[in-house]
Amino acid sequence: MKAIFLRVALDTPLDTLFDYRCVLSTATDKASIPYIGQLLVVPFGRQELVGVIVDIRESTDVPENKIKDVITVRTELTPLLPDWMALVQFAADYYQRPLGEVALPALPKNLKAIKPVSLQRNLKKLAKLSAPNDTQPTAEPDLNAEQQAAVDQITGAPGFAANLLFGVTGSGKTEVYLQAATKVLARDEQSQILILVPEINLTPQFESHIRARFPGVMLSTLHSGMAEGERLLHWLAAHQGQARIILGTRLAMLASIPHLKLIIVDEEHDPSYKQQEGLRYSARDLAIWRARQLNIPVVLGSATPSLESWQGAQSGRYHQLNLRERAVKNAVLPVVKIINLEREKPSDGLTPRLISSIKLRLEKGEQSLLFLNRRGYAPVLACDACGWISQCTRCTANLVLHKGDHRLRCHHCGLEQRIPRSCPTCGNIDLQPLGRGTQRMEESLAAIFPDAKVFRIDADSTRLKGSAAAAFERVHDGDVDILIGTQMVAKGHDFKRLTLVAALNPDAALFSQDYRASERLFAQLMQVSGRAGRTAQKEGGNMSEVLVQTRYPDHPLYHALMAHNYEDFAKDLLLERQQAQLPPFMYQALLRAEAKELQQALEFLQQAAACQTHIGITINDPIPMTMTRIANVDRAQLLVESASRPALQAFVKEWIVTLRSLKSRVKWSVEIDPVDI
DNA sequence: AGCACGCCGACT
DNA sequence: GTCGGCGTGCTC
Repeated sequence: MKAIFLRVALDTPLDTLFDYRCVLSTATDKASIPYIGQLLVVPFGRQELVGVIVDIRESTDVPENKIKDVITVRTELTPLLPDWMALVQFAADYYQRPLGEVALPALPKNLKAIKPVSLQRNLKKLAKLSAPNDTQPTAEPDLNAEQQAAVDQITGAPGFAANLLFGVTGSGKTEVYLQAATKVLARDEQSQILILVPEINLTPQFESHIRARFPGVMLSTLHSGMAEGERLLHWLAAHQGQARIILGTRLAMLASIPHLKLIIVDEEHDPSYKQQEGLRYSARDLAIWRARQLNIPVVLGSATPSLESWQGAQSGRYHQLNLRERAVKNAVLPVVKIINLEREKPSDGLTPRLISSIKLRLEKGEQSLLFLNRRGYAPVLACDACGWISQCTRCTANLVLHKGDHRLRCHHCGLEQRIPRSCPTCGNIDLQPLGRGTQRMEESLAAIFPDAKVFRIDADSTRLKGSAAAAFERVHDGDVDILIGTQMVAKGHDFKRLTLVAALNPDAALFSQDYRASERLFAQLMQVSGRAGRTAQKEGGNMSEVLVQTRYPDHPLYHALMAHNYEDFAKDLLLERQQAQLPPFMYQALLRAEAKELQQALEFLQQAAACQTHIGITINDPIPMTMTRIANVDRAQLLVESASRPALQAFVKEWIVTLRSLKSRVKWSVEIDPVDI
């Protein structure tokens, strides 16, 4: 009998690994020797947990009386490979979290159940994920010169390369992805490809393209909306190497993909690549790290790259691949026109010019898309007589009027109440909705265009599972004349008869405190504009049109939009960022604190600001968050900056140790590379 | 984070 | 007399 010690990562906030004794029987058969990367069940306090073996040793420093024995080692699952272990270790180090808090949440829940699920049964089901092999793959369209050059660059030179694929909607990025994938899959029979998309549910077309192009190739999809059983199946398909293509949202970045040979990040600028709770990682950044580690190419595709990526390309760290022509023959970019709200007074949020444009499309049987990034009926209910407005009692926010179900609703904490019949403070019966949300626009549009089919798509109208897909289907089928929606409608949908896109009220983002707001607005408007004119213009057909209603017609953002000129816009923004010493020229970390009282949070942050020495680090003043209170919790933050990423990393690492030792009862967390500050 | 222990207030 | 409030202490 010989005992060895397994060093184990567990999903706990304790920043340490735990050693367990594992007794090997004398007649040790190879199959029962534990390996690094295997899962196991161990006793932990009074509970049992599933962990990952990180190291195996002959001895341990942990005192004899504390060491416990392993319960079982999960030998039925192929161990996680060193490449994967290195990925989660990097993420843990970089985002300054315990390894177990990164590694274990990355695994499907069913794999971590104490009573093991039958892997055998799941493995049998795997074959179903393959598309039937009897169909012919759809033909590869001919590439234009730029697309071909992009495919050649991506698949040409072996080894790591970060490629920024820059091309407007309709320039044929997808075709570049697909043909690069074809080459990589053909190169060796094991190779796997990871394709990340912002939101899989909103882009079912992408998945069907892939299936049609690669019949017989197993495709695994991974996203947060999946049932646990399904998720396990797809995860296993990737882990075992059977799935050659893995299509998923940011969480797929942490999947085990042993023969990964190419990573594609579509719409790389999309904010959803940044996880906003728990481990706040950037799937885009991890994609680049993983590609470098594996020495494989990565493709970042966008019409409006993040400034981080654009800067990467400008500085030569990334290869820039341009797609300037629209790949669809004869397709042209829509004409963008600005409507000056100061000069053309809107009624019900619509200027006369916009109304007549919609009318024109109706007469021709074409579709219009109106973009308004504000759901509900009206953002607030107000009393003219005394100035009362509907405010959330638990948050620093207004209650949004939802007319359909007669509710006032807080979009931050979920608080709901009935719409008061009269003003709660003065009794006035005449309460007015202020401002306009998508529900109200839907109502107005129906009144202005009584014969048109008006349809709304937003988080409220698509709450039920699968209803978003059904809604988009309805638009595709042409059963809709006027579509009104939030940013949900901006993503990846081709609407064939759509020739008018209008942004009703995008100005709010222009002067936001958040310096990233204009970058996001531009991307959003470019993306929603891209919904128009995606198919070839018919002979003599009308140009597709994009109308932007604004009070600031001379704002450079709108000028750039009119000129379809991301590059100059990005150049200006980068210059501003450089002058203001902001990312990507500066690295940031954010300490957040929450408490019942704002004062406690601020005091903790004051203390935090004072407790650590620092060279080359700027520690700003603690400030309450813009939305100070959510669900009766006050929040404040402290921004830390450095021009050197390693210096910031080193500082934060020590800082966290010090902060832990403060034993404050204020709840706090540190975020690296925060995006909304 | 869980989870248990532990020591004080208001219920059947 | 017990149920349960959450302070604090521990997890190889």
